[in-house]
Amino acid sequence: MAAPRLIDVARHAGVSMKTVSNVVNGYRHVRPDTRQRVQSAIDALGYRPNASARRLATGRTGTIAVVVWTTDVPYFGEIARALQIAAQAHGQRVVVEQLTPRTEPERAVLQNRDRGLVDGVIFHPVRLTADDLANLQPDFPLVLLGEAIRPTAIDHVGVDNVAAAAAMTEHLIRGGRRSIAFLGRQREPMGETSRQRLTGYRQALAAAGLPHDPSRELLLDGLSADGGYRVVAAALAGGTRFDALFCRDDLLAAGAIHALHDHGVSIPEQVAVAGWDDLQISRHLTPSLTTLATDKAGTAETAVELLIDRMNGFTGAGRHRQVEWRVVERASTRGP
Amino acid sequence: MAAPRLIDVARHAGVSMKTVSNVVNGYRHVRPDTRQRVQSAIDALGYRPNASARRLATGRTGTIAVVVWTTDVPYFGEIARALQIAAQAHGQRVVVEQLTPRTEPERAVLQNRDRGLVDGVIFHPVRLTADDLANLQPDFPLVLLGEAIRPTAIDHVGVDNVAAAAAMTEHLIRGGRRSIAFLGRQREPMGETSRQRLTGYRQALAAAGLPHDPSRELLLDGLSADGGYRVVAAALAGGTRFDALFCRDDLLAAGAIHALHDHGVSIPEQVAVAGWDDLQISRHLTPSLTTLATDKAGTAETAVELLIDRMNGFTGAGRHRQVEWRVVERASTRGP
DNA sequence: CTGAAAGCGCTAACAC
DNA sequence: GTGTTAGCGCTTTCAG
Repeated sequence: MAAPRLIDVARHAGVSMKTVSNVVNGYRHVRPDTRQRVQSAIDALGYRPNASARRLATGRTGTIAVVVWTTDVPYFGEIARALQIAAQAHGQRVVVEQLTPRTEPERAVLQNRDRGLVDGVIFHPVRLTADDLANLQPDFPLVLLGEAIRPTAIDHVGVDNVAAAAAMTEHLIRGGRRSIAFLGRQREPMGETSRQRLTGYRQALAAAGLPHDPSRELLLDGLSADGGYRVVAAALAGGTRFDALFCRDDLLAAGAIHALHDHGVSIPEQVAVAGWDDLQISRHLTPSLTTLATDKAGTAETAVELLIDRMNGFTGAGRHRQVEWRVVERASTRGP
Repeated sequence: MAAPRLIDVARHAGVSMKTVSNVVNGYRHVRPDTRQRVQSAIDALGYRPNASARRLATGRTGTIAVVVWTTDVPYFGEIARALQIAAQAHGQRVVVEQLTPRTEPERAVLQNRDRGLVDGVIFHPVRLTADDLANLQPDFPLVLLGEAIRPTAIDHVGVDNVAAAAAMTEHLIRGGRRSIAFLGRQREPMGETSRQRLTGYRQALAAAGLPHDPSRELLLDGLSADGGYRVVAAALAGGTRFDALFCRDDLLAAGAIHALHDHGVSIPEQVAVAGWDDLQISRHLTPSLTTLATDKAGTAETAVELLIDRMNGFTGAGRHRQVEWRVVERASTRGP
């Protein structure tokens, strides 16, 4: 049997569709006994509103799409949760979408997007280049997360990666480290995240008068703990020397720690290790991981606020918000 | 200006709505030049179909909802990714929904669900009780993941938790461990996951003639690494003795390892540690974590197949599929 | 191969 | 307070 409709409920209760609609939507001015009668009909028939019809009629969905690369990277899982909580405070539902593996470029996520599915999109790109961003002309509310290029027309929330990466590098230098490696270079075209963190790392080295040694800029082999393990294991086997390792993110750091352990390198005595993201798991690694913590809750709240402005019709220029960050010092970088 | 509609494209191209619809939906029998003209109009106007209208007209969405507790628990992030990949092979899109923190019970997720939003739901409950399941009468395609009670009318994919937990406990016993603790008891009403794994643990102890010591069944304080740390730290401080610790899942195990380290307990020499889920991070913990690996890809594929049967109108009794599991032995349980 | 018209289920004016 | 009715943008018979 077909799902009951509004009109079925109306007939069952002996009222009009409008009245049922009023009850379903919690409209205040309905006589108590009428409301009661309608509610009984709803329960009796097992009526549930059809979201597509409602959306088509109202033009709104009450839903925000959060688009991430993949939820099996913990950082994306954590930011997606933060966004859901932030959106909920504004009465918005969140659905998380993941990029299709090995098919379309990230650009397509924004260009081939059906209308009417969500009211707005919060997107955390991973490989979007400056060119992609410049050509982006979304005709729906959109907020970007992460390391977008600043002078773009689209709203964006992120941290000052260059400054933060420099601060972490300085932290390592203050700890007495002199040959600091960076795990996070990428083949060109390098993503903005890697580029900016690498820039901050180089700036801090230069400011401290430390030599720039390209062999200590380790080339990534995937954004995963496994990839971190492989690269660091290969570097150690290849004779690369360093007394500190600054990793582009905590997942890579976890793999790096594993590789260092396997090669009998003690942390932090012989090599200090630092990461980025402050994942929930990071404090429980051995040793507990020093990391650059960005304000995820703040990022989420800011992104949702900017998006809701747009959903409410704001059409000004792209706004760029920086959120807080700090170096969280743990055992992996204590004393040389 | 308002978003262009199908009819706008039709007028622009000098054809009817039907023809534009044919082009948009890749219908084969359209004359090449007509198709070309329509496509030009689509590009010129920047037309994108309205998903709500299409869904209302067709009654289908091409979308599956994956409902999990929260994406910031890595297990859920990993299974959500596996489900997306499996669904994609069937031409279905996946949206991930998270439970609203601290409000409605899980039951509400299934009962208060709007129609027309998705074609089917794959739900991994965490706290659903046997009673909840018995009373569940969803009128939409639904597949449950995890440790649902077997004799339910709803399709379900999981592993044989009792057998698997017993196998892991036997693995620890074979390694020479005699006082094996279990981290994962819960206050009543205990979730099915904890209950079944605890049962398997007890059965294996009994089968090996080892005494049952309730003080070694550690009560959970949240399903997080932090919670695992707190419980194990308190147990050690309280004088609980054990030479192996079987954790309900890898996240708890990560916290447990951290607590053991902090208390100067060596792993695996003094205490062997085992987990469950085989998270991507688990092999990179120190020591590398022995874990019960369930077949996530297989779970995802099976769940999607069952769901698609239902979406295609299958109305038979609830089907229950068991997927493969195995003990993955790593350094955390090697030699006493 | 293309056009015309009737819905899909709901909301929102506008009457009453 | 409650009923009537005209769309929301698209698909889908059914003609032609």
